[in-house]
Amino acid sequence: MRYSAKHKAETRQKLIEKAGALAKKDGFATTGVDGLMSTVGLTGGAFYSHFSSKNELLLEIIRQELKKSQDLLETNLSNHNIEPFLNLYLSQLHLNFPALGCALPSLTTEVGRADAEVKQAFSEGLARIHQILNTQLSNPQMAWATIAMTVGAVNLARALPAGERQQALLTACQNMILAMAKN
Amino acid sequence: MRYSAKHKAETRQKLIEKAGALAKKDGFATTGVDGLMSTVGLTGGAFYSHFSSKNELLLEIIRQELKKSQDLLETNLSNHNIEPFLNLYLSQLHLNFPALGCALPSLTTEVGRADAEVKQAFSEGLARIHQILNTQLSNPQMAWATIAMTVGAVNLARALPAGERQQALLTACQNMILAMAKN
DNA sequence: GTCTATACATTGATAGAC
DNA sequence: GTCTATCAATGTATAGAC
Repeated sequence: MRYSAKHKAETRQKLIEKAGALAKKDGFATTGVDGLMSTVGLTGGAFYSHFSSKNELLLEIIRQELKKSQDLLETNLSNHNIEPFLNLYLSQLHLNFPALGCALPSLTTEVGRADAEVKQAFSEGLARIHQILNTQLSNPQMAWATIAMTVGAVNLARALPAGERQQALLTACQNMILAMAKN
Repeated sequence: MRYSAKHKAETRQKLIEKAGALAKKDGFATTGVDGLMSTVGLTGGAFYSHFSSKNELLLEIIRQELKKSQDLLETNLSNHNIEPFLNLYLSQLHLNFPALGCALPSLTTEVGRADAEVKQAFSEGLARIHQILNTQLSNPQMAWATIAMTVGAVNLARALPAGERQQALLTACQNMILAMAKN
């Protein structure tokens, strides 16, 4: 072969990362194959030597993005104190740069419309996130509630114009999670 | 004119409702003009005698869908008891029929990518929902937290395969909201 | 492995007949 | 107000040259 297996693996990896960022920013459905390939300096046809279909790409995006979320969660979570994590997750920075942020607020809705294989990968990634959070909180139900509230809050806040209402929503969710954690 | 103003208004209304249902089910971006028009027995070109663009349609969908959510919320909420509402909102029925359900889990992510006008309409609709919930709960922060958690829970649950994990998430959110409401 | 070329469907939107 | 026809652009995917 004219290109090494290593080169192929690197290209594939680069594609998954670029596609993940584009999908988190603009949505997976509206991220076109040609546009994606051109961001790594390749042409559209080459896509299919790395993935059998767009759906396989989505599967890999979900796997790797949720892995990244797990790592970030572990990094910012310690000593049964979730406040540092909340400050980051519910920040303006996270709202304003979805391409760099957690996949859950950006891609969950589209996963809900995807096939069973994608949902299964999503389920496994989410389970691990729940597991990590659970080690730091009082009980499993608290962990699920925290995930749902933070993901919902970021999603809703992004759909609001920057301003008082947006901030009130974020602050309220932060306060209520911290209040829950104290019981 | 060959068609009455009443006829035109009815057609427009029918389009907004159909498009809302399709967008909640499949996403707004992937809902095509031709496909939409054919569901009401018209052809694609006629769309633009009712809306100046797809964006104007999205604006109307958000306005009317959030109004519907407000009405449903008022109907199922009474006497400072949110349990009946939670039973409905976090039900398998709501998960499985997004076209008939609340617009928030389905359309919020896309509103986050829409223009300022759409976000403004979303903000006003969400404010009213918060207001309604706030009259039945102990404080405004509780109302925001409840909205974020329920919307997040439905969104996440739809992205999971039906099963234990999905049910654990729903049950946990329901329990935690009820526990919050008691304080 | 990546290229170009292509097939074919579908997108949002416009023009002009009726 | 709705039709048909059409536009340019873009969508996913495949075939064959290099």
